[in-house]
Amino acid sequence: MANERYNAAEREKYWQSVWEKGEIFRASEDPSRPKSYVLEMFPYPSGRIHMGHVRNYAMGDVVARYKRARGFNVLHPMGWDAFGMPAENAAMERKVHPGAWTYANIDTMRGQLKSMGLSLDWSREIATCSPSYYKHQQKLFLDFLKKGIAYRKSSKVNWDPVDQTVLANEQVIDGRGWRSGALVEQRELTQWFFKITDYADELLSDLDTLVNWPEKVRLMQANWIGRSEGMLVRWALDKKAAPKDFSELEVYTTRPDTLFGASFLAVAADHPLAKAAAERDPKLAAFCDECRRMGTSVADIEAAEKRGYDTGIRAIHPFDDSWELPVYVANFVLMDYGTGAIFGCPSGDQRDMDFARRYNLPVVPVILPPGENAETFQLTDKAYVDDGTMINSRFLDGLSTSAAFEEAANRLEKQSLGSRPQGARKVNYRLRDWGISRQRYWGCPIPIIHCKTHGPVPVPEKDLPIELPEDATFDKPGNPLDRHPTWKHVNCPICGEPAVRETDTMDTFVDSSWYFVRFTAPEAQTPVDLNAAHYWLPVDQYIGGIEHAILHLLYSRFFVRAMCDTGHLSFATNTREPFAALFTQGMVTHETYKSEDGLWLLPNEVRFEGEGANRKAVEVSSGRPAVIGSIEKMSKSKKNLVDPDDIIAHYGADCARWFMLSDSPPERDVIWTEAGVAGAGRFIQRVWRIVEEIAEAYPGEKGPKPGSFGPEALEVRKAAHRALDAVGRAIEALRFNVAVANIHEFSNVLQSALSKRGPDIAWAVREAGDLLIVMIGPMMPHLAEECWARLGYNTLVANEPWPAPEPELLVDDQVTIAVQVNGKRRDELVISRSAKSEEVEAAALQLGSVVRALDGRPPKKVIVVPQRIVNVVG
RNA sequence: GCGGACGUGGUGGAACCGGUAGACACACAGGACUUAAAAUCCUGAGACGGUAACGUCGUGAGGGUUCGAGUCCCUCCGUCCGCACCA
Repeated sequence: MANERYNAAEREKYWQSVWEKGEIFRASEDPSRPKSYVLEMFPYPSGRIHMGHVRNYAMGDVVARYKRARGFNVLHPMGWDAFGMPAENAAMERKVHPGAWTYANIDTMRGQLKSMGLSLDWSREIATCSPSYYKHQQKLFLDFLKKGIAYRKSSKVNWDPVDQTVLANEQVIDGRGWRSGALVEQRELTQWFFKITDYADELLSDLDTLVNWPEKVRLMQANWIGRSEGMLVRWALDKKAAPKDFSELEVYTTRPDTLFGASFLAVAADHPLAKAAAERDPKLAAFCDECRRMGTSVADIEAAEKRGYDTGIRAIHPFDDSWELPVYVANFVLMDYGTGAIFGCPSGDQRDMDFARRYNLPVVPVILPPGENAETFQLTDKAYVDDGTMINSRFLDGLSTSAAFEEAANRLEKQSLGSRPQGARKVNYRLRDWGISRQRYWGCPIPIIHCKTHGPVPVPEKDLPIELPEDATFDKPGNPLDRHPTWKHVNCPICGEPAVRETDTMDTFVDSSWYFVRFTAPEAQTPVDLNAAHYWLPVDQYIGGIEHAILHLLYSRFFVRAMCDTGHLSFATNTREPFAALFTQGMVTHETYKSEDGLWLLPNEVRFEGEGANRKAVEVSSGRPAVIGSIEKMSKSKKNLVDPDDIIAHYGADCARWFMLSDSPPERDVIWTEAGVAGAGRFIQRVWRIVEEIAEAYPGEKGPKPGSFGPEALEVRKAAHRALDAVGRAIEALRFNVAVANIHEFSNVLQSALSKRGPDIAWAVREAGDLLIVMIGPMMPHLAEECWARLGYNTLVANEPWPAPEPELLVDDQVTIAVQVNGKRRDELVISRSAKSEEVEAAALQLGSVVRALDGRPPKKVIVVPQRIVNVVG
């Protein structure tokens, strides 16, 4: 018996070169064939690929190769999300140009991806930092501007007063700048926005059409858009204390039904009323400053302790002239949502409750929960936010929550304050317009020229692309484009007078909002080639991390609609959705290790002693004990990283891919373990041994199919065809771990059959071997090619069709069904698949275990579920 | 704070539409082969009791619906993710 081990390192390179020479993954439009566009989220070129990429791209490649085998014309491209802050940080820290750094990273990572053996069409490679890409993005921006989809307005940013720079939320740590440590301030800047809110309704309602998206992502997006039906209510302000020119305060509420439970009004620190009041009250001004220092992150604001400041201003209740309520400035009211002002009903909202308890404001219950008694009902510190019956609410008493909403809304609409209705129904969205301005160098320049006379003027299209200057400096913080000596100085396209370029660049989410469109015709002279887009779009299967569930996916959904509305894109089918099916894969995690001194250690800096509960880690360099920490997402900061290059060099790409697909369900996190990889490596050798044995025992062609098969041969054939069926269905459902288990199970059967002899077995084993190779093809493509060649074929598995299983091999004549007595399993029964219910019942009642369990009693009832179960109720 | 998810043996997980819980794999134990080791092959195993046949318990906790619940409903506990300038 030949017993040479499969040499992955050598053979993988060989097969990659065969695929590359044959250009077999190169895609082109072919209207005569059904298409399948398979896409994984393109990577940020951070330096090296990580295990998360390996997992993501292994999954996408299985789908792409499987679809090819099922006869689809597959588009499977790859590119680089190449603009972003890390390049600029690298420039500052290491004095490398962001472009040089990025392109070097791309070269490294392209090489790493190629070593994975992915079935990619590399001829379509895109880098978003290339002028040939962002030129078209600038054109799209100009057309959005013409259409009113892009506009300018003032908005707040995190400002580091020491570094004189704008900070991202992630650069603000506990309210301080990450480099300078200075307290962060908020500044108003005029910035560019995309009018995503115009599409809010469509983006929300079309979620229903995305049936092949995870339910949770659709839910998250729906909540993010946050449509609510409420009212704008205008409250008169008591003239005595109100600042000049402020006679009323408009609030947005979704709960006009709880108006009689109101005990205060609150405005955001940036609300005009707050600013006006702060001018005459230094303490209030200080409080507002403090609120602003919390940063721009909603999470920070809402997690902070509820605090407020009584402005002394009093508002008059819309339903009772004699009822005055205090107006606070509060740190939990967001200027960006609604009108930046609320009325607080402590009994009906937990935040309001917390606030009321802190400042000793009245808490009046206005909604009686079902089943409670109005006399005895009491609230402690927990608000009741659900529906019920109105109490303590005068003319609303006794109404349901929804009827009270209607009644209060109708009255407010009829009532006047000044000469206008006091209330107006209003649909409000949590979704805000998308601010795309970034005060950074390494992004797509916004093609605008600011003229003293003509304001912001679009760059003429003939002047596109506006390219980034190469000779920018990165030795100090701030925007390198802004301080560049010459770049921004140009003449106004209208009047020819000296003017300045926009020095802000676009949010990198813009780059990734249409790259999948560009992939359909990466060389087109216009942003999109409509014919190519019609053929390939939408993406049939999109795969990426759950962390993109909201922003990237929502922005992309918006962006393609905006492209459609500016004539840049249209779909062949009746949809405006870019991604027909979405799959979000889990993260790759690993144990963490720390030295005695509390420093993080890389996995290869520790070795292990003992097993199970006695397993201990030892620091290799010093021999001192190390601490085994929790299992966490692989990250540089915790050093729990495994380098894909090391794994591929040691075990091969197929092994890394196989392990990534095994065990853990793809949507869940996977724990990377040495033992797991080693197990995958063993399976590869096992497949190779099986194939070697088959090739030696049954060389040459399979020959004609025997007229009949003995029981042993039949068993092999059944196992093979069932696996084929099950693996196909598992891959279709992206349940790769189940597909792997099915292949394991089948290979166990095949391996035991190798020791048996006979012409029918020979044929069945040859057939089973062929099928095994086809089945592992999408997951371990190199091994599959090697085995295919070993079995004597001179074709490529990559070009082989996925065979159809023989239906008669998928069903058994006999079925095993469980027999329960009173719901407890007592026995099982092997019976003909076609047995009638009465026969099954009779057979079950004769079983000794059933008779014993019934203890002589006659059965009260027998439930027979054909081919499944019998339950005897006694 | 708001929103979303997840929880099954020593471990990762499987279980179709409510129908035999623990497939498959890892780790482990015993055996075969070997001078030996590695590799490979065979066998075993949820927990508890029992020589065994078998019995009882068992899917984070508690309750409910049902002939039957890992699966459906309610309450609770724990873990994780997102929150708009990270990508």
